[in-house]
Amino acid sequence: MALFLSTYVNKVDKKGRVSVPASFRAALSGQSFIGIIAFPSHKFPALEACGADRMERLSQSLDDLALFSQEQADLATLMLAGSQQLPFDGDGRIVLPGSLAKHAGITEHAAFVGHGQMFQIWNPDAFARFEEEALSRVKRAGATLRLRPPGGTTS
Amino acid sequence: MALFLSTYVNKVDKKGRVSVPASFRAALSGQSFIGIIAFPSHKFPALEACGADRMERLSQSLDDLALFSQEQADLATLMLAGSQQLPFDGDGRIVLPGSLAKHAGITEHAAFVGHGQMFQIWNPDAFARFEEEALSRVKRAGATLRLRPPGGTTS
DNA sequence: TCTAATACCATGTTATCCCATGCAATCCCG
DNA sequence: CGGGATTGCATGGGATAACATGGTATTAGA
Repeated sequence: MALFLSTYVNKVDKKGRVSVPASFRAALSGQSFIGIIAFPSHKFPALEACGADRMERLSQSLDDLALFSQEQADLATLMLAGSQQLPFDGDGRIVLPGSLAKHAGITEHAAFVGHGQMFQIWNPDAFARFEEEALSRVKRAGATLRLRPPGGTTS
Repeated sequence: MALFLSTYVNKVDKKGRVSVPASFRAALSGQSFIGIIAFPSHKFPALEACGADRMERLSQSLDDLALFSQEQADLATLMLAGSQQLPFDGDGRIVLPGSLAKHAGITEHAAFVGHGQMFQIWNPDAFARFEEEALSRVKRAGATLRLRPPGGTTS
């Protein structure tokens, strides 16, 4: 089980600490850096986050992206520059830096939103609104997903 | 037998636990994650469920969609963020989280409905009604199914 | 020495594990 | 072919451990 699934809402204490959901920590086990890497999403008022290994792959693919579009390469660069390493404390908590919390509008509670290979951190209310919008968009567009053949390796 | 077939109605105890039908558990044997993954259907008042391997393929398929596209974000949010990993206890039971039970209107009993590669979890009464409607629709339309040639991979 | 960040410890609640029970279908033996 | 024994499966409850969360101590840096 190496996927980030489901959504968890945890409390942010007055020191800025939040527990990372246990199942997310399990998905991150066995990595060199004990913690997560987070950066502001450029599309949503939220944070994108993942483990160190995923971030390494992302930086490696910078060169490939440059071949296709300058825009995407710029975005990827911004991710790396804006990202922060957030180590776990002994109890699996991280401290949300003020700049990141501000970008996501996080104050009392933080919603950890699984996205498979990565996850997001939202203000719970903002995420609830986005979720509703996504649902109505998918219903209206009738979006479907073509399942890739089994056995293939991840991109 | 690697297919989910037939329909089983099991009781939900006051802790929210339900036995997953033995034949469904058999179809899930040999997976890395011992349990099921369930998320709300956006077409029915029911839950969609499958094993971890299927969900991994789903996540990889989402990766194939253009990164940062609206469609990818919406589908990922609904399927991955809305899903929950429900591990089996020693007796092959899962606990239905309140949010999922509410979406499907499940209280006392849960109907496990085989759908081949996946299965659904319904409120038994709601499913009985849906089944009747489906039957009359099929009869009226004279729906037929074209078998795919043997030997191909699963959709 | 003062402030701030980190590590450590304590607590309540929730979920997970483990054992016990009853039913029913199956198998085996007569 | 019939009856009894056995096993598998669904269900219930109580004990245990994990987790989220709050607070205190300790260390580093200014």
